[in-house]
Order: sequence, then C-alpha cells, then structure tokens
Amino acid sequence: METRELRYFVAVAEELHFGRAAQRLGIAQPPLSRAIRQLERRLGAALLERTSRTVALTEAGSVLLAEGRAALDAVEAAERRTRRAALAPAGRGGLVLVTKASASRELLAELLDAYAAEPGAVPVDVLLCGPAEQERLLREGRADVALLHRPFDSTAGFHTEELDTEGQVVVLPAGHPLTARTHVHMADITDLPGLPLPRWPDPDGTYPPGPGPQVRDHAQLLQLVALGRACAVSPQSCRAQLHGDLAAVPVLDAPNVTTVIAWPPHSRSTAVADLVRTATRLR
Amino acid sequence: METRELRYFVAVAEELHFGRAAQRLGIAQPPLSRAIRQLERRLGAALLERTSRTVALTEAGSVLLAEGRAALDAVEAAERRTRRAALAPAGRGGLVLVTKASASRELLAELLDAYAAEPGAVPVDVLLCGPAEQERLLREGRADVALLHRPFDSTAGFHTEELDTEGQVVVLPAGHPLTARTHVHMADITDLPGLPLPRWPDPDGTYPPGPGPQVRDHAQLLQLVALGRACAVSPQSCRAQLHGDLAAVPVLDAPNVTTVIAWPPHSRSTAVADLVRTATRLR
DNA sequence: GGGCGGCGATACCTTCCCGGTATTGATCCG
DNA sequence: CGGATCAATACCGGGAAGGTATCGCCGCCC
Repeated sequence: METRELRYFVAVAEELHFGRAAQRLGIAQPPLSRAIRQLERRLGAALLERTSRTVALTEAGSVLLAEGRAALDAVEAAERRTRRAALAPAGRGGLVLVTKASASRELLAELLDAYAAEPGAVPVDVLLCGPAEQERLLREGRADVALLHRPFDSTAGFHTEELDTEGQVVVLPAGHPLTARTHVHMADITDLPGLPLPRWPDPDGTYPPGPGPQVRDHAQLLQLVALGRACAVSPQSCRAQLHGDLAAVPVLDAPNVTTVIAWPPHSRSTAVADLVRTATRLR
Repeated sequence: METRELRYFVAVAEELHFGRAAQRLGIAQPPLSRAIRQLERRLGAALLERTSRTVALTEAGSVLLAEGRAALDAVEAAERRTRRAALAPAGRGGLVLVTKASASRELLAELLDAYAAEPGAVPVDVLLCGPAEQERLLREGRADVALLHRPFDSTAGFHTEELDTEGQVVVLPAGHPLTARTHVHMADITDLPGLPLPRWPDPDGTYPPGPGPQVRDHAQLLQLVALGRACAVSPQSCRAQLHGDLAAVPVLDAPNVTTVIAWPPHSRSTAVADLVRTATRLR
C-alpha cells in the first residue's frame, strides 16, 4: 500500500464525499474514484458503500481509517525526524521538550538545570502548549520529549518513565466557604452552585456536551475560577501558580496525578537518552 | 514520502550495498540508486555516505532507518487489519490472543472462561510463541491482543492494563543444596558453579555474548535446568508447570513481574474492548 | 605499477500509471 | 417529468518508474 493511496482514502473517509475529498487533495474527482477502487481491489475488501447519492464506511473501511491515520502519522514523523537529524547532527541542534503550561515549574526547572550540568548536554527548547497538543507534537516528530500527566494524557505509543506522583487540590475563588476546610472529597465539589467543573476539548478539538465552561488551557481555567464562574481540580503543584484571588483545598479521593517523561520509541538520539536518564535520577 | 521509497531505503540501509538491495527488492540497481538520490533531494538530507567501494549510514540515515521500519510496520499493520476486518466483519471472525508458552495457565484459562461467558463473546484463538515474537505479531496486525510480562517485554506503542503482579522464584534441579532454603537473594544465584543463567535472544534474533546456554523458550530452559546445565529465574506462577525433577525457591530481591494485557491503539474492535474489560474485572 | 574486478552513477529508452477533461448513468428533489 | 448532484466510465497526454548499456572510480592482485 502506498502512502498516496492511504492519504486519498483517509480524505474520502473523512469527507464521505468524493468531490470534496478530491478538492482537498488538489486533484480531480475521477482519478480519486479510480484510486479508491484500485485500493479496494488490491485489498480484496470493500471499504466504502456507495450509492450514486451517498458514501458510507464499511466495517473494514473504518478500520483502515483509524489504522491509516496512525500509519500516515508514522510516515510523517519519520520524515520530519530525519530532516531534523540532518539539520542537527548527533542531536547537537537542541532538543524540543513539550509540556503543558500548567505543569509544575519546579520539576521542569530542576530537570533543565540538572540536564544542563551534564557533560555533553545540548540546548533544550521548551514548548508550552495546551493539553491536547502535546501528544500530537510528539507523535508527529516536532518534539523530542514531553512531560505528560497521567491519567489525563494517553501515553500509548511512547516510552515513559515516571517522575513524580502527587495528589490533587480543588481551586476555588478566595473566600469561598469551602476554603475554610482542611480537605474535601469529590462529592463535596461536583455540584457546587455556580461553580461547575469545566469541559476540556477532546483530541479532535471538539467539546463534549454538558454544563460547565469550555476551556483550552490552565490559564483560562484559573481566570474563570478567579471570576467565580468555575472551580477546578488540579495537581497540588499548581498551588505555586495561584495568586491572591485563588485558594486551594486538597481533595482526598481525587485520583493521583503522575508526571511522566515520554519520548517516541525508536529514538536514536543520545541527547534524549541523557535527558531521560537525568530525569529519572531526580526521582 | 511514499512507502516505496521507504522500502527501498530500508533495504539499502540494511544491506549497505545497492546491488544486493536491488536484488532483494526485485528491481535493477540503477533505478534504486536514482530513487535513493531523489529521496535524499526531497528530504534535503544526505542519508548515505557512498564511496565507489562502500556505503555507510549518515546520522540522518540511521534515524530514517529506525523510523522508517516503524512506519512501514504501521502501514503493513493497517493493511493486514483491514483485510482481517473485511473477512471477519464486526470482529465476528474471532480474536487472536498471543502469549508466551510459559505464561500462567490459570490466569489465561480464567480469562478465556470469563470472556466466553460474556454476552456477545466471539471465539478466541490462542497463539503461543516465544518471548520475542509477541510484540512483532501484535505490531504487524497478526494478533489482536497479547499477554505481556513486564519488565521483560516492551509495552511501548500499545495500550495496556495491568492484570497481575507476582514475585520470582529460582528454578533449580531437585536436590540442589539451595532447595533446602526457604528463600534466596540474587547474589546467591548469579554465580552458581555449573548452573549459569541462560541467555535470551535479542529482538533481532541474535544472542548477546557471554556465558550461559542459549534458550528460545521456557520449555527449553526447564529442560536445561532438569539436566543440571542452568538455573532460571521465573515468575512464581511457573511452579504449576514444574515436575518432580525441578524445585523452586523464592528470590526476595528479584524484580516483580507484572502481567499486562496489551492491544494496539486505534483498535476499533468491540471484541477487543470486551476482552480487555473482562480481564480488568478479573483483577 | 598496470590490468582486472566490483560497485555506484549516468545516459537513454520504454512502458505504464497517474492525472485531467468530457461524458454517462443513477438517484433525489421539486 | 426535468434539473441537479454525484460517482463511474472513456479517453488522452505527460511524467515517473524500471530496464539495458556504459562510464568512472577505487581497491586488489599478480
């Protein structure tokens, strides 16, 4: 199977419309129809149910859509990482580390300092982004290594090492009655009047339905909390980033959050290996 | 980048010889030279250092070799899984579960029984193989789900759920002096006269250098132990498979072994999801 | 040291596949 | 029933992939 065929199929499967898919691909519709038909013949499998008015995925088609996206990602990552390796031989051109803006600054600073002190350390570019983007950046080869937070982030497809585990706190507007408590439980905060828990975007960028404001990053969230429009359950270490308008109370039964350092398998970079080794020694 | 180009490059990078690579690919040498050159131009990166007598990988080339193999695996897996989905719509054609021949039979039997009792269960084919093959089978789309054992198996690239954790025992010929002990430490057994620890094959099928017999599976290993030619450190559950000639003693400081159920990300099969859910409920 | 052999690159040709335009055929809608 | 929409088919042209022949370079060996 050629990547061209995969790209064509993914486009059609996403659009469910040969004309629009062809437009998106920058080709005419007839060659696209032919390519898909040929792909189906070679696979010996019907991928699309077409009437002359509508296109739908078959069971096999939806498998190929999911698997094909992953395969295309892998090819793209191979290409991008090769380009980067050529520009920055032996990892000497700097690592890109991606992490959430809300992540523990101390842990990150500690890691960067310790790594910089290693012999043979290379410059590290830190890229901050929203929760959903890290995975994509790492998967596509735009970043070398990431700090992820389980259970929020999926670590499937990466090598990981655990760095730290911490409990969670609820962040509330200063002066809220609950801030007088030494601790709370999840049940105490799931239905606070006027302070709903926010909604985070799914990996595809859409928001699940339900109440609560839509947020894209942690700064937005804290802003909303300060405005008295939401409350937030966050890792303890976020306390360092709270200012006067905000207060935090430990949530005893919230799941622990584990910070892991993640990197793509097949990484041949000694710089990544050094950074990971430094990170695990910090514990 | 097209998979054809990737296949060509991987062949050359593995052979380090254009002629042999071309032969392996079933094409003539000149088109291969051209294809590689064109790939290098498009990537803007030198992949191979060639003199007229020798071919060597550049830094970027070795990155592309590793990443390209993974990408080709992903494409191949997409193809294979699509074919299987077409033959067996809605996962109705049976799941393939792959595990080591040495794995705990009780856990597996329990899992298969519990899953078979689920509504909507499909037949499960159990595939037993040596330790190194499981990963490949799962990655290539020949199997749907695997039971792996950390820390021996790498789970990178898969979704996993932990099923069980157990200590390890040392397996010795019956009557060996150490069998009188209630427990031992690693230091007690690393240098037993005449009973070396065996060597397992690397993922590429070769054996690391060093003393100790080469083994390919657990049955071979137990055979060697019974013959008094080796000793073995294995998970406790292997005791169920020991016969009269063999004895087991707990090793206090050996790393715990975790049995996990692993499946490829992007799996769209409800049957896999059901099986995993059943497994996690067993604990 | 000169001829030989191995190996990758180049030149040139052929073929086939990809893509474009024009058209047909089917189905939904008014 | 006629128009609109959308996928499939027919047909053609260009470019890319593959093959053969050959060159150029460099170790090797007598």
